[in-house]
Amino acid sequence: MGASAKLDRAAIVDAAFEVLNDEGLDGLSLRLVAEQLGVQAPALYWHVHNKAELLSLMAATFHDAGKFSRVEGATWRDKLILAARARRRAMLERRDSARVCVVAQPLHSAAEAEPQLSAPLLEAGLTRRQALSYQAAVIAYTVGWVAYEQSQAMHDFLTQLIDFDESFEIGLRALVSGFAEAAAG
Amino acid sequence: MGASAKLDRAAIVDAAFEVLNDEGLDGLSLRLVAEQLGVQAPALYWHVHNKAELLSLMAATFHDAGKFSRVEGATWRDKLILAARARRRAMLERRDSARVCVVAQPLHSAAEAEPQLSAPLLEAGLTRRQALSYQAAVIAYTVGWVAYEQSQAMHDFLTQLIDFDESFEIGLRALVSGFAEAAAG
DNA sequence: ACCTGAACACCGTTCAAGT
DNA sequence: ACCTGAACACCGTTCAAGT
Repeated sequence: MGASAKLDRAAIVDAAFEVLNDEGLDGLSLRLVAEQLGVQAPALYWHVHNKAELLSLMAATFHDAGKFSRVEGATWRDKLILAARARRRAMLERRDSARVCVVAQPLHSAAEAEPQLSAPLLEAGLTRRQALSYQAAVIAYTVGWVAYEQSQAMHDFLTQLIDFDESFEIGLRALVSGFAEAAAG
Repeated sequence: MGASAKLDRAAIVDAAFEVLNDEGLDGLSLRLVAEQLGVQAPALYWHVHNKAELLSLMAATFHDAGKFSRVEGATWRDKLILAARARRRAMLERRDSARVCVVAQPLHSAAEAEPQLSAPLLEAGLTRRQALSYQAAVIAYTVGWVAYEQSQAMHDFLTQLIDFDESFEIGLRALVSGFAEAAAG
């Protein structure tokens, strides 16, 4: 079904997101991704190790969206909040993105990604432990929240009782404002 | 492989957790669950609609563990914190529990489960909206956190930099202490 | 009522073989 | 280097048939 442009990792990830939006995570198969690209399933294995790696690449998309934007004069609390909002926004653009994030195993050993991740918080005076803890908490909250937001049954029910945007903000602000300042252990 | 006791939903869920611990979510198949019970796979369909329902039943286990315990004189903040700790503790007892929670679709339309869920918070004077928002935030944080905690690569890396128990507590307390008191909108 | 056996459509993945 | 065709072991699920 694909006007073939060129088969590489980027094209495969794009096609995978297409299938994900159409079929959901349960229906995401390499065969459908291949069909989307006008190619046979085994062809994908030339570019990608296996389905697990494809899922990791997809998850990395949202991870990238949650990177700190370089905002002048922003406190570390501001940075955490902006990054969380960006991550949620990117995730809400695609179906089942939270499921993808939780199911996928991280690409880089996390050891590689970490320096770049925590640098902006260290600049602001936090210890390494604080930076990692706070960041882990914010990411966990965000991904967990979107998981509920994207769960059909949950959504149908909660949508008439709470405002998702507003409630996400309440939790996010509560979380970040509750973190201790640089001095604490 | 099963000394057959009696085949019912409870036995099937137990067997499924056994398989989950041995094989992880990827390896959790109805055929293996059936084998664990000394029975053929189609037999399960008499007791359970399909695999999705089985996953929902498994997720409900953790959901039950996160119910409010009736503690005298506990504030709503105390209640939220105790419930979150209990949920995390129950989840950490089994492999891939966070993945199960996120992949599974809720059993009850959530409309049924809700009254019992928010009652203890309403007693303490919160509005319904507040109760739902705060609870959703705490659950999202907890499930999201455990997801990272159970991710092998994340764990291996983070375990030498932060203390999971301590960091979970930091985020949890920050979150709950940041929620506004009963009056706010 | 409850379970088996056989089958169906569909997976992820491998691998020889083509170009 | 990059893709196809055919195959393997394994799925979830259905359904007639047994007891």
